[in-house]
Amino acid sequence: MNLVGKHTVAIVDDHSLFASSLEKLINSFSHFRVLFHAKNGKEFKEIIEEGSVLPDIVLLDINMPVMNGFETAEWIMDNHPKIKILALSMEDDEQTILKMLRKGAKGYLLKDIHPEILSVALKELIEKGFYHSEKVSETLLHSISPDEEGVIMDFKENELIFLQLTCSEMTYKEIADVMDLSPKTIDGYRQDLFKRLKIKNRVGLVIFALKKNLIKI
Amino acid sequence: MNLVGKHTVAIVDDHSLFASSLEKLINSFSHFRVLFHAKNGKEFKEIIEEGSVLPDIVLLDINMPVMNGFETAEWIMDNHPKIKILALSMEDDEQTILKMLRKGAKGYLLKDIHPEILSVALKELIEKGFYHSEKVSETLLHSISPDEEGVIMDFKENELIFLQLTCSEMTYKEIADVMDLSPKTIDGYRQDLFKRLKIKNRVGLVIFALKKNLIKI
DNA sequence: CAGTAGAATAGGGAAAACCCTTTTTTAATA
DNA sequence: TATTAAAAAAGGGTTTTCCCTATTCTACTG
Repeated sequence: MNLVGKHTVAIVDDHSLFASSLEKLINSFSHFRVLFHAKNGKEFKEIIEEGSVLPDIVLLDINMPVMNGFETAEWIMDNHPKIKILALSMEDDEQTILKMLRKGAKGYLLKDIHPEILSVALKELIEKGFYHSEKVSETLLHSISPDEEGVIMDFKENELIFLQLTCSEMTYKEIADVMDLSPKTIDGYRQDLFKRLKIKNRVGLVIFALKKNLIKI
Repeated sequence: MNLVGKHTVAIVDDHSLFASSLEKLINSFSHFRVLFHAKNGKEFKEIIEEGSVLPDIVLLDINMPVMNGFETAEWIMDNHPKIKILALSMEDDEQTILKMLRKGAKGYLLKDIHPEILSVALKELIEKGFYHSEKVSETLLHSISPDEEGVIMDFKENELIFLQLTCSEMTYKEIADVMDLSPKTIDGYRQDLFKRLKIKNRVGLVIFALKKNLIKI
């Protein structure tokens, strides 16, 4: 809450056109005012550390270069837990939403929502301390089942290298060569990943790696 | 140019938060005013056909449901060629940019640009009739070399379906089943694409399809 | 109606991917 | 040093992918 009796918001998003536009929109809401925006987590951190005022709310994009939404959320929770994080992203997959909520986000909005929703979300964030859209609530329900993400998402170094190389036109034999391992070992990695990720073939691996942003094309 | 002496802009983008925000931003520019926005090409078309005034400029997103940026640009050029199209997209791959320019776009902006650039682009669009950023100019240069995109990028309906299905965990036999074709025909598609795209295996197809945005994951 | 081009299909074989199971190696530690 | 768990490697068989070539099928055209 700043001098003029408005709640303050910081925007962290590398799409500066979007960020600037969003700023205008938020400033048009009667009870909110944008303090500043940053292109990524690192820049945000630096601004905060310069000692200026803290925002009440941070609108946090997830996909950013340098320091992404997850890392940023973590830093915020560790250093300024009073700040309320509202994750803002294009991704609507459950893993991403859950991960963000686990990192401490108090709400999760898709970028294609109606502006009115944003207004509601900001208000609720201040009043109730959180905002959960239908999609998020639904995701939370799903997530009650003891899931295996933790297990799944935790890859060993070699597995990550293998995954990346798998997303190329190399044969497994060639991959074994560059990784300096026996083809049979590679076959073992392959088999193990297939089981853990419940997939059927190499294309499944490629799709998985892309979805989880383990590789970029 | 409307009554107040401002150039009019329409926004066509399915991300309504972005669109609304952008509207605020543009309205804050002294010489421009947003007339309306539409969630996709179809909605835009309908609004125009209702007979209201035409915008001077259309900010056109590319990835939209229902009627995408390419189709919309085509319709605009066919029906209201005076409208200046400024393509606005996340994608910065050459194929997409070129395709959009071929469809008649007078400029191409990435969504992560600085707001000031948008202002410049809008002005130039009015004054010079076009706006070409460095990236676009560069792309145009590249495109001068008599390359094979035309040949390559022009897929038959069945090939596109095949490509999409190839990016799944289905076997070719299963693909043949759902496409109601002989496995040998599918094998023919495969072989032909491998040759034309100079790739070695199925992963190559997947990567290609993703790069060219033929599928979304 | 014969000719022709393109799409669909087929034969058949080699290479790669896939799968289940077992053994060896390695490295940490009780 | 014996124990143990994880990583690496192997054996061996099935399925799918990959590749080259040749034959129908289909629809259009001279």
